[in-house]
Amino acid sequence: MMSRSIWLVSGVHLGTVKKDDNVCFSLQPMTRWYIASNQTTKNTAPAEGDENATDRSSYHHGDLRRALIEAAAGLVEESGPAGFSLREVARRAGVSHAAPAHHFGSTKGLLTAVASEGFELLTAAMRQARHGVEDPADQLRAVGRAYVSVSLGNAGHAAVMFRSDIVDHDDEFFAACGLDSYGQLQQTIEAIRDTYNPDLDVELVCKLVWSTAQGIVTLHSDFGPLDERRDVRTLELTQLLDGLVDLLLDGIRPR
Amino acid sequence: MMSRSIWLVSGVHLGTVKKDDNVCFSLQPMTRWYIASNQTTKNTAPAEGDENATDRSSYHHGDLRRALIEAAAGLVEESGPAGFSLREVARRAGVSHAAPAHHFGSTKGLLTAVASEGFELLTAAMRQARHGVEDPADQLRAVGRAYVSVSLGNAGHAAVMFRSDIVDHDDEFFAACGLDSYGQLQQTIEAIRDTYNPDLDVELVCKLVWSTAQGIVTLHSDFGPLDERRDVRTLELTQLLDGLVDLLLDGIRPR
DNA sequence: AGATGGATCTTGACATCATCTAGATAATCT
DNA sequence: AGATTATCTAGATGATGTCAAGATCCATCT
Repeated sequence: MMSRSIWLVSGVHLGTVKKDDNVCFSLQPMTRWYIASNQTTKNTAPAEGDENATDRSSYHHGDLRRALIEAAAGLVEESGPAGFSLREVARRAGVSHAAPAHHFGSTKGLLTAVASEGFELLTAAMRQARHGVEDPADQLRAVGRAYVSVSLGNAGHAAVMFRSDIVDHDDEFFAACGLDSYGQLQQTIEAIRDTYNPDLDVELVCKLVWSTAQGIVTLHSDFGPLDERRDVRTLELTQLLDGLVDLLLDGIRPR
Repeated sequence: MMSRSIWLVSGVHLGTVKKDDNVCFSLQPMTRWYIASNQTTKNTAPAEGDENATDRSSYHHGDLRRALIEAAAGLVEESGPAGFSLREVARRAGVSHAAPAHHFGSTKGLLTAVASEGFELLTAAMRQARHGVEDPADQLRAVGRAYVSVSLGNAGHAAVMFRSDIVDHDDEFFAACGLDSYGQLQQTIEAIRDTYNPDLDVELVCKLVWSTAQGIVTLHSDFGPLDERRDVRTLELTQLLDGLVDLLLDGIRPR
């Protein structure tokens, strides 16, 4: 039996598995090599005719894992992580109430898969945003916008990605996806260091920017009502991001 | 029947209520005026003898609301918001399974009370931290440390304060507490503006700092394992905070 | 082609949970 | 003292996560 090389969207090689390998990241076969794979067979959905067929007539769904992740993300987007339920996900996918648990083990397993996919989307968007931009400052701006764009465009994923009580942090695939995203930011900050300030503490800035971005996205929905109460203009997310970059580069004190 | 003046810990006057007034913030009588109240009776716990007596023998608990909030905060601290359950809170307080719902209406109600108390603690800590510090930059540093200190010392509260799906954002008391905390930060940033840069966009900086602080605290537990994986030194929270202040003041580009 | 093993999904059951209603008990007001 | 209100309990209901056992389909081997 041939072995398969496992790659993340971002190009990181996770390892190889042979048949009957019981590796830790065997939980997400669908999403893992769906972009970068120089090997063997891809994991394609078999049925092409019945596309959006949740009303499948066959016993087997075809790509239930994918459908469950999408249903889960949609449900979280609508009802928040608190309103999430495995049974509702199953209902939306048109399968029995225990089907999700078979694929993901538990609630945590499914949400971990959603979160992992969120990081994959984020990594891809960040890479694409950086591509072809020379000025590191502009790169950072672009990365920030990509971050916001992914978070707003995939609210279900975003709502889950940083909730350590809901997600399994020991999951290898999840951790790899997270590190991948972090790497994109890190490369950007390193470019800034090389261009602007060789003494820059990359690690520190990375964590600050990451925290801020996460905070901005998380709190954005809270700021709205808050601003209304105070009768204050509401800042757009992009304004916040650009403001952050400007402040980080030049500081509060005028030159 | 006399009327009562309602004050927040922070000194903000919320309004007055008469008997039988069905005001929106009638849900949290215990916490509301427990510091600043220039009127009438305070809401004191009647029983002094049986202090930590969850094994009360009397039918009435005495200060069940308080006990429930504490039990809830403790439970969240142990199991995270996902592991929270009204019945477990009731169990810890030694009362029947439906008692919490009577006081707080629902899960959301109890968690909203916890979150509100978290903001009260935060406001008090921030105010105390600012007190007597002249240099606005030092003030900001002090406020940041207070923020971190409160978040780490009250992990249960902190884990709930920004989760908009778990907490009732329309609750007037909660909103007032949040605005109060925000006000403390705002005053600090205004001082920085007055001292360092009259053109500073206070609103922007406030939101950025708030987001960053929240992000730092939220992600702190995630950064640890992440750093281990990358074999990188772990930054202390205070280092992050101080680094943030320095960067905000002077920026990345050297002068 | 036919059998076999494994993966996929269903069914049923169980304990737990939030919430609702009705009732019991204590405190307060008049 | 009597009535009213606030506090808490008890029971019931529907929904949920998880487990175990079974049904169905698919891939592989002979």
